[in-house]
Amino acid sequence: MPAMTETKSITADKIASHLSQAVHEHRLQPGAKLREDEVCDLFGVSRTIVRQALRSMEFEGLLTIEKNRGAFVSKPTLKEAQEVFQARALLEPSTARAAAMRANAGDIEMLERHIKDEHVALDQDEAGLALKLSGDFHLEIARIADQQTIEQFLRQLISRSSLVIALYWRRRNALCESNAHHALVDALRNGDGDSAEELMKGHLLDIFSQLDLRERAEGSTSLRDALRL
Amino acid sequence: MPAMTETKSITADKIASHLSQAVHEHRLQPGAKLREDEVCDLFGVSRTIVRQALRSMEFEGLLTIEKNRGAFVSKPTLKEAQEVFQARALLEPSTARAAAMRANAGDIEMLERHIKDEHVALDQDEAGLALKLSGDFHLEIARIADQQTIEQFLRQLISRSSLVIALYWRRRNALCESNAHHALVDALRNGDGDSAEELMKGHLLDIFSQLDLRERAEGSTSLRDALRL
DNA sequence: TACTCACTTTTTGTATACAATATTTTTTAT
DNA sequence: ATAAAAAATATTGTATACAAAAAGTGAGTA
Repeated sequence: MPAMTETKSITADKIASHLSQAVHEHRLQPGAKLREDEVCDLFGVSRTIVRQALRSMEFEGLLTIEKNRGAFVSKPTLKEAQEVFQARALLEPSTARAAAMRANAGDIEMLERHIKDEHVALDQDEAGLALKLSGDFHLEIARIADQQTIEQFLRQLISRSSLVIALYWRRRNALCESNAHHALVDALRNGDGDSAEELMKGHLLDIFSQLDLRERAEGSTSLRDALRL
Repeated sequence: MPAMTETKSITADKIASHLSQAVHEHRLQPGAKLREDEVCDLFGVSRTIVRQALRSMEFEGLLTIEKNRGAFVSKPTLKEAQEVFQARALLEPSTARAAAMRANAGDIEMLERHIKDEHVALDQDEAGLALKLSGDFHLEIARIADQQTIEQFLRQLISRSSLVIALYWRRRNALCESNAHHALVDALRNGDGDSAEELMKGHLLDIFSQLDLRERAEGSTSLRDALRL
């Protein structure tokens, strides 16, 4: 008897999140083109759905859709890169403060798991995955702060940060920021809003200071490979 | 010889901005349903385009699309209302400061025109239009500050503010805030960043303090009337 | 070789047909 | 007359067909 493993009902959201993950992990590089038919074949849906997914990713800033030319992974300019971190600097410190006031034991545990996963990913040379997890850590703090509106903006900003890092990150090896994350968790655990706010501010400045000013050449990746389908 | 008055090429963007304006001016109230066919007839395009427009308005927070049920003008909850103004309080004061550093004579002139238009609208009992212009004033400041990322977020926040005001505004008569706008323009003209930041902070608090906690009953409007088509 | 023009192929944009779901109306039974 | 069930209608969701635009190809010319 054949197994009923029909997953079925692939939604635009699922496609978008699959593609987004690939962008976040730098398996899809800025500038890469996402042809509609190719995505259709990969996920087995019609162009209607794929176009919905691409459109939503455009709204999030991950893709840039050029009329009659197609959807490309966005290549933030230097000015946009600066703006992204300026905006984060305005939103995240006070969010960290609010999170410190609300975090419970379960929240702390989840954050620590995030950090652990990051380490594992780094140990396995999965820098892309580690970067994705690092972004999720920041989002998780907004969730703990119970600020959905800000969380939504932060999601976009972190997505764009991932593109910025793909283009402007100085060294290719490690993200030495897990210490900062640890310190943040400590502040949250102690309900120390002042520290949380300051640590977050410093952490963002630290990341920003590690960006390089020069532009980088884009690499082209096979869509199929990038998605691991 | 017949006049070549073919406007032609009605894009999803045009439809979205037309509909958005109607929401901003409270001609379309929170809870109102936007049927696809109706919008199609009004603008003379296929559902494909209309659906694009509605989807983009959903991303901006103006509409809520319920699966298999349709698109409705969003009805922000009280918590969402608070979040919107919390987010604005984080973003706008520092944006006003930046604008004070960059505003030139043309910028000031444009802001003053905005204020004048607001007054005219109020004198003609076009409270909806005045509200729209008031929102544009805030957006204009972000534009002067040359912060596109923040401007984009602010656009969404101001859209949602309009819904919040439709639902939770205390008195129906006047928006007595034009003084605040005047003071802001003065600060910008003088390049006084400190004042601009403080004034904006106070202005937002002032608006927020005038919101009522109770929920309101929704009114239903004919889509055709609301759009004046 | 380098260039351009025409032609072919590929890819995206829009409208429409059909399917699935929700809503309204009618029928039927108590 | 009321309520439940069933049918009819209206509305949204998805796939597909066709149109329009862009990208690619190759012959011909200087």
